[in-house]
Amino acid sequence: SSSNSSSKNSEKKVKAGYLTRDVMDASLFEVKKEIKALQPDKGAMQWWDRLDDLWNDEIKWNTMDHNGVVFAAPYEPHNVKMQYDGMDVDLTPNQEEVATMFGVMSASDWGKKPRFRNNFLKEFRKILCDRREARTHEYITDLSKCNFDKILEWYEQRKEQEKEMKKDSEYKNKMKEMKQEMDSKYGWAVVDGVLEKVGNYKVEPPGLFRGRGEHPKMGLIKKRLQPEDVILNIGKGMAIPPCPIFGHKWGGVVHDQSVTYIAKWVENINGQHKFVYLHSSSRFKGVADVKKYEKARQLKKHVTRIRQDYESKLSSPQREVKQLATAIWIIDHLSIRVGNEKDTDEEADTVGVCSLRCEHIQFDPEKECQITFDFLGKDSMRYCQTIQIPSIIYHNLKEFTKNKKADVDIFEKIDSSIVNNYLKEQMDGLTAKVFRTHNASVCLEKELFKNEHATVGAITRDSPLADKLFFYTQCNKQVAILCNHQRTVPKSHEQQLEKIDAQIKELKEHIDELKRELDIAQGKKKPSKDEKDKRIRQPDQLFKAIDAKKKQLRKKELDKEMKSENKEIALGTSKINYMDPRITVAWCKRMEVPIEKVFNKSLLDKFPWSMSVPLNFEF
DNA sequence: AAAAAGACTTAGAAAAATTTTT
DNA sequence: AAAAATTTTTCTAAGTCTTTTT
Repeated sequence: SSSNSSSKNSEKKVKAGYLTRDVMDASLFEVKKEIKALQPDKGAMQWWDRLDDLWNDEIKWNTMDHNGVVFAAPYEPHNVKMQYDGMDVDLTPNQEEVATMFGVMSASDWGKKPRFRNNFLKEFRKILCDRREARTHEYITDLSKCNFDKILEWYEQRKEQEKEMKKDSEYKNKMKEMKQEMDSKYGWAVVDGVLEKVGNYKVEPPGLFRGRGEHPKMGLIKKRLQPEDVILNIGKGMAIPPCPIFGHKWGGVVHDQSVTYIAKWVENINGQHKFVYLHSSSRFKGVADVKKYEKARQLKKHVTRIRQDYESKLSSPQREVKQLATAIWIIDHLSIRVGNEKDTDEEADTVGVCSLRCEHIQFDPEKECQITFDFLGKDSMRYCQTIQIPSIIYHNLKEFTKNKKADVDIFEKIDSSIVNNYLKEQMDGLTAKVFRTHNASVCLEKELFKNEHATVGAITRDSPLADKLFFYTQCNKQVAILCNHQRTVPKSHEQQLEKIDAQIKELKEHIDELKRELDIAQGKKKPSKDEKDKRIRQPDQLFKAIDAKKKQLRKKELDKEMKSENKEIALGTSKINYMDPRITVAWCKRMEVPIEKVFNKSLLDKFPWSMSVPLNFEF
């Protein structure tokens, strides 16, 4: 209705044709008078009932409306002083903001890491010495002479205050209302007439970069984003949302129907793009998910043939081919990620299959079929496993590492693009990551089909719910182990176990008491003196009570086993990203387990398309 | 053909919300 | 009603892989 999209005004023309990717100046657009909650068109069909139309989605959407994104609140100076060498430092607001970023972390593990401290000090000095600031503090050169205790104290105090205030229900409700209002304004987009949730409409606030593992850039300042940094992606002809900060304007507007994000910006630490996407319950995410799992199912059909092909290449005279086949064997059998190249000056030194170095594997000189992998993978999570491997793999790896130093690549002839080009030849759309999805789903299905576990025995429709859930968790656990999904042991883990032990003891004692009461009720035992006055219940009542307590005891014992075995295992990641939900839904139907017992609300929201699967579904 | 840019999935930690215990 | 425990959601870093540029 309003603006034009003539490319005369475009700052950057990226792709020709019907897809408009030109970044246009925001001032060319009509602006919404005010931000109101968006309304959907009526009567749209559920997307999973028209998957055929959505399968080829070169154009991801036809119309799209949303209200933009929200920025971090401006910094409010607190005027609490830090000390340098014992003396108060009179910081300008900008300097104080940076000092506070570190101050609130100074007592945490981050504040102790030398690399974090070094990087931060450089950043801090930049603003301390900045001539545009009202005051400069060039003399601050040693972070160990900086004392942020007062700032930390102020921060903790403020947190405590906030907690206290939240005890007041009036305050609490007001906060809740405000959040709901924001959610209703910014938390939704209308895509092709359907109201969809936005994933996160708040852009990342400024702060100190917290990279995982030994990240070279930890402690650098992630700068405050301004509307000028953000490009909106919105439907053609739509009035754009007003810029939320007075005196500023959006960085640009695109109508890119080939992508699914509603906004993006470039982050200053690594120059990477950040996107604002729709929620996992949205059609965009759902269609992609269905396709992902269908691709993995397709691999299941082709995997025997693909294995034959690469196995024949394991003994190729060409080193590149041999390396390719060996790498794919690892991807296929161990579910390790492909391993793109990384620049270790800019990022933590982590690896996947193609980037494995000699130092990451150890051969067992005794056994020609055993090898130990020990390396840091994604998120610097350690993968440390001793694995039985076929002799040919053992010998190939021996050959590839021969005469190489520890820090040299094992597979020097290949990289992830060579691996994926080969996989594409084997099956349409096949890439290395499909193996992880495939293996995880196959693993879950295989485990569930067993319907048996040492602790709970055979699982049938008639098993107690607690046993069924225990069994499902055990299956889930096998997948998590396969994918190496780990977590740090919760701080209070030992305490928690002790507590469960105490509860178990109490239940056992209670059961013993009930049993004695039963014996008395049945006349098998005489009540003791102090039991004389006690009212003895009827045997059938007692049978029921004992049964109920025994159920509770069983549940506690299963809880304990799960908690203890899974203390280092993250079960959620495989559930959210790897295991085809239809496998779970079908099993639940077969075992008559309500799906809500296995999928929480967000998983139910994410996987609505899987709910109508027949109970005999096979992956 | 290689490098860079871009878009999207995957990941564990932390925060927030909810439930259970005291 | 407070506190503690537990679960869920949010957050954003860190991967994979595709597309575009050089």
